[in-house]
Amino acid sequence: MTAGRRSRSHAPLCTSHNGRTGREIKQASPAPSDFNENRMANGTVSTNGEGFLSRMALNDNKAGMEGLDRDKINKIIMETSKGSRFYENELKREQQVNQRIEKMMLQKAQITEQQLKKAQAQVERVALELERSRDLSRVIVHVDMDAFYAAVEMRDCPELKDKPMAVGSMNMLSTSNYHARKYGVRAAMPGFIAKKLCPNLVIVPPNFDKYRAVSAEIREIFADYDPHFQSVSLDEAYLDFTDHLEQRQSWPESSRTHRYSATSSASVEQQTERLQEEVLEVKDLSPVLFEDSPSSSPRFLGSEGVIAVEVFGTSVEEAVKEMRFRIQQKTMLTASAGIAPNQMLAKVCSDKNKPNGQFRLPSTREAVMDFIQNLPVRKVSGIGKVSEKMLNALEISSCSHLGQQMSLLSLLFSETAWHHFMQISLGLGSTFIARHEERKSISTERTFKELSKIEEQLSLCRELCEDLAEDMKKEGLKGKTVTLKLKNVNFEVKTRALTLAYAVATVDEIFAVARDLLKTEIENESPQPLRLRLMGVRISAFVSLDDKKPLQKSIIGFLQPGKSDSTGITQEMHQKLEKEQISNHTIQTSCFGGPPPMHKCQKEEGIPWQIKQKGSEGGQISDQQSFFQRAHAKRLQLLAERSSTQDEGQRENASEMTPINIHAENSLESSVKVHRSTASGCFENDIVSSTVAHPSTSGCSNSVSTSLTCPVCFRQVETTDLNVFNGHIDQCLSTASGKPNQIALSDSESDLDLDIDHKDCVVVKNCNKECRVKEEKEKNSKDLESKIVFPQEAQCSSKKYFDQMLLPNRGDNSTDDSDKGSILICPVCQLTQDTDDLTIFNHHVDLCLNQEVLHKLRGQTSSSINPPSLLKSKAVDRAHLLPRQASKGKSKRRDSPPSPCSKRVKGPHNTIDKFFR
DNA sequence: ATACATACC
DNA sequence: TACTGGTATGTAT
Repeated sequence: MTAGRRSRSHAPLCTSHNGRTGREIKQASPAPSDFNENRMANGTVSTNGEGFLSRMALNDNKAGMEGLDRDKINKIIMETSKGSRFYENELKREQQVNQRIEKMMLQKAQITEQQLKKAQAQVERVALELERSRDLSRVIVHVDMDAFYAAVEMRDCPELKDKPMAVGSMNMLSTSNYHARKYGVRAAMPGFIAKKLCPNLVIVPPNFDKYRAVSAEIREIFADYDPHFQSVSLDEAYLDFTDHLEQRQSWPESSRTHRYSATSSASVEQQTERLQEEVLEVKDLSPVLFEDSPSSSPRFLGSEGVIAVEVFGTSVEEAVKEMRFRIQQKTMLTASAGIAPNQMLAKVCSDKNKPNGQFRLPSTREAVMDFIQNLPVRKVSGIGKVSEKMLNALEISSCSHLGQQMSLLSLLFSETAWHHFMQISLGLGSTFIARHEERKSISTERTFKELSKIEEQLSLCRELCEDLAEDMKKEGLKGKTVTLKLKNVNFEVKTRALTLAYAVATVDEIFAVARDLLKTEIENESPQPLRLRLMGVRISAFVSLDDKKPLQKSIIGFLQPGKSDSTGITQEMHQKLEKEQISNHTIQTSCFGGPPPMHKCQKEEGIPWQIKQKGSEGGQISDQQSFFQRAHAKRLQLLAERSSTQDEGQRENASEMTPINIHAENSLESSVKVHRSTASGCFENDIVSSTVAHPSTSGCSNSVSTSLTCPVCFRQVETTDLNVFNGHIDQCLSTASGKPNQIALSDSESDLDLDIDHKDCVVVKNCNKECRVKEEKEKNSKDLESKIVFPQEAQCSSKKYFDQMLLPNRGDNSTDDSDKGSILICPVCQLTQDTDDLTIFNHHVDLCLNQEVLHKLRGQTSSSINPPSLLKSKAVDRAHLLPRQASKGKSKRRDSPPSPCSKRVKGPHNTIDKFFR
């Protein structure tokens, strides 16, 4: 089905080296022998060279495809496709995949026993750590409407009910109903092929507005169970039922009772009619809809059976049934659901009893492992055709194989990839349902009949730019990178991008760039014309609109004297920090006026994050870091508060603003409190400048003003006496660190989160999960205070947090971080790690961060598990952990100034004077 | 930063 | 006749 606007990200296996020129590969060399004769998980037998293309064959991964005559279907597909340009291109791509596999097999052949053994040890360590991170406490639900678009069309056109039908066109189908699936007709299949498979197939053109409307209806229901649900597409979402269930336990029956009646737009008469029908229908379906539920048959109030009512229990299953029931009542469409301890599993589970069913995987390790054992890897979201094929080549088709071959996989695949595999093999997945992040790109593309005339190409390009500019305007976006996408009549795709020094948004601006890119391509091909079948334009590298105005020096500016304006990168960070500060100031001055532009960058933040349990005596260096950590934590807490508020606002599409009142005393309880009321918006620089007295950046000594701004609470302290000022800050900090639980627990919407910024630092952000972690851990380890630890020499070869971030510190604080044998404290869970092996420690940190943080950093919207990439890359780097900065990442990391902590001079007090040096 | 590839719906 | 469109992100260069 066509994805909604924000589809989730699944990382891919990717390779890029392809030395192909045009289409010379006519005779595909036979695929290497020994890996291609397996029966593929999709049932095709790959016969060398000739025969089925795994990428063309029927994908019967989805529900409703059981018991089909695959061979026959594939034969028709192949016959219909054969000889087409599309087919030829697929053949070519297939060969590329085969070559990759061949390479992989060669690599495999060269692996020595010793290497394997070493890998084995590594894998075991990671496995152990992953195991320790297992969290079975959340109840995650994945809901998925059944054959959504098709179901909507069938609902609205009863004639279609008994017919095989699909939504789409002769060129492409979005989805098909279950009747059609029996013929092998499925989503992403061209209509004309579907017609060959099922001549009676009715193809209905899509009505996206209608689907969107229905989607809005079901989302309203989702929100009742998890206001923070994450939609994957119009018809699909992840929900965290944990909190709902907790509350549900004490709900009276009346709150769990739902009527058999639709409150939709239908007339009363229709509704009555529908109601009668539905009662029957639901009863009919009850084996599925209400399976094994004692209270499951509809309860009729009144013997006439006019008003039917359903009471649902308090268990997860009952709650999910209730949700599905309500969906059905409201939309006359059915949904399926999966219940499991994490997203990855929930997703698989929702497929299990599709359509109109649900499946719960119990939250025990045993159940999970059993469930995983025979699960085909292809069923896991993120493992697509190519990954599957590569794994199949290694004789891995089920998740148990995956586990058995981990050491081999760790040698053949990138770290990202094998970690991902490992998580799958252990049945691990995200337990934190991430909010949607801001979009990162926007694009429009069109397929058409061959277009070879330059003028036509240019005018089409212009048209696309017009469309794009309109979309940009709607969303209030501006971006610096323009990408032109071209697909020629042979289905070969090219992208050409250009990044400008400034952000663009208007038609003319975009077109100016796109046109140049297009012209270059035309020239490169001349005298041959470009024979295009598709053109697209995309904009990325968004810049928040208020970036245009020059901003004040931020706190970081004076904390990092001289650095703030030196590089573009620093500048950029600087601005981001500025923004944060602005918002804090705005908060402080009580004029937080509601959501700033949706795509405002606000997440990046730098903070040192090595945290150590505080010993009885105060550490010297650590105090500074502690200061920063806490100061940032404090500010980010506010930030988190703000952005969750924004998010809320966006989600509810509310015009109502949610200002945050911060009280001077910084009592956490009060500062975290969100008061709903209206306030005039003010994200304006002048307000900030009028309220804040910043020490000058360059001088880093006293500013001209008579007050200093507290870096923790951002209030002005009316003094120039640093002792007084320091006293204030200390107080702020003690308030901030003294009651971490309040930060964490104050409000589910304002929970904090640890995060890693692009400079290898952790910051605090919105993240419910983190708070849970924090909360739990802190129950166990009372009176812990944040402090920095300097682990011993960074000996781990895998580039991870510490060896990258500690080096500067070591330089600055050579005495103190010689803390040999110092205990390593996980900065996330704050628990002592009984290891001094940084690799192991890093793995632990990974794990801790993994669920709630990493996937967010990756910008993922659902699964925290990032699918693998292909062959092992030399430098794993932390790029895979920090994709948000990925593009800027490498150079940035190199160029960016060391984290604030490394810039600081050590001193005994966590006071401000040291920052003014 | 750019180009390509994989993945999802 | 005829094989999408939108978004994210991993990997190599």
